[in-house]
Amino acid sequence: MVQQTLKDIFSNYVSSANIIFKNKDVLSHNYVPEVTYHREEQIRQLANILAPSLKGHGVSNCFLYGKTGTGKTLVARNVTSELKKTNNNINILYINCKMKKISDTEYRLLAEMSRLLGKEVPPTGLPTDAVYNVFLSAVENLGGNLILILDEIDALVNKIGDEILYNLTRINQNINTTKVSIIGISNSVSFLETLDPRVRSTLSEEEIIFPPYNYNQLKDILKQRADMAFNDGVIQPGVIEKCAALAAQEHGDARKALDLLRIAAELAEREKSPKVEIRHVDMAESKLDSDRIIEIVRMQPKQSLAVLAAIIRLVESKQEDIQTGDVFSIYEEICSRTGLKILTQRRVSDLIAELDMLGIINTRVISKGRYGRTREIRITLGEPITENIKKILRENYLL
DNA sequence: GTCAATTCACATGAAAGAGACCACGGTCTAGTG
DNA sequence: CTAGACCGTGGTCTCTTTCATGTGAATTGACGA
Repeated sequence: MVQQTLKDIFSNYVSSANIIFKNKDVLSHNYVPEVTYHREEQIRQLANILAPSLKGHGVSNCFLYGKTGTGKTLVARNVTSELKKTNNNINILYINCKMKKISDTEYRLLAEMSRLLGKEVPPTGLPTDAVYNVFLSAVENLGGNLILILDEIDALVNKIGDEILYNLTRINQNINTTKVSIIGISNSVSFLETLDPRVRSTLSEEEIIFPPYNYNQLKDILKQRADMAFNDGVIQPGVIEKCAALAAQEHGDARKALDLLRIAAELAEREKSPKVEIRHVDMAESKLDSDRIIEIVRMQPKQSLAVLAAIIRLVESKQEDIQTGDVFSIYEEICSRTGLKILTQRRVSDLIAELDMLGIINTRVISKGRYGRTREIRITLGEPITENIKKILRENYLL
């Protein structure tokens, strides 16, 4: 019986899968298209900066910034891979600093870079300077040029400070066989200002700005990908326009536009609808939001969930302006009921701030004059998402 | 009525501890020839 | 003799606590008009 239903599901999937999608991978974040629309200027600038490496000369460090989904990573990867095709002596090292387990500590970053250069480093146990030496010798053996792309470099600096960048920018002084240059990529324009002046001046010898895409540009990009991704005539008129419009509202994020299109199509496919319609885009939009939040909540450690449960209980009891102190006392209650260890208020305060950062709750630090200074906590998520969060909390016996 | 001082309830920072994980090198032990 | 088990040491990492300092406006109280 079970076997039969499984068979049905799979065979249904196989027979229906091709109605809509021709090549789904095209819509993924990692896909690098041959032609990059509306970034010709940036490509030209970056290519000019990196060109001297083709003749074995050193290259200026360079800093790319612009909001998420404005094509920074795409341009960087595109130009550098083209560079490598032309001259094999150029080595490209791409590191996404946002990825956990890499950017958490200096050690891990160095270990990851060494690993990419072919030197395995144990995940822990070695002194950091030992790993640094491993990395240095790996770079030294490389020869030629090494272009280090540090994507989401602001995440790195937030976590472990800018000392590592200082060391990296000075690497050329310790090594003469290999010429190292760095391409830093950041979402935040103000990031440079937070850096140590010495690092700032070396890192941003050249700067390239990526403005947000506007509606028409997003439409072009989506059209290009949609042609490759979908079978002919599957996309109803207006769908691409809607995706582009929604993403344009949100600081012209091409990544979001692609996500919307992909999820809308997946929803249509699941419904066995032969076409992707505008209502699928609407569904995709709310799904995108809700999935992100739910996924984040699911990944939270038990203590954070307990704090969240306390907040939700206060919201349910219709209490106005919830404060850190209120949350803490409910939290204590929840902990003693479930046998969870009670953390200090200091720590709980940090957990609340983290939940805020993740976008699960909204907080604002306000001063109530004589009555102290505290965080005002609110939940702005919609009813359906909150219900899902409550389900997760109940699974953990916290509600 | 005006204005500086006070006060509250935390926020925020810094430092340090606990306990987990891991690598490495030395020592012990059991199995093999 | 040797491979593998075991142990101690020294390192990192994450979460947490402890201690210290900062914050901003309502309230208070002294002062002068």
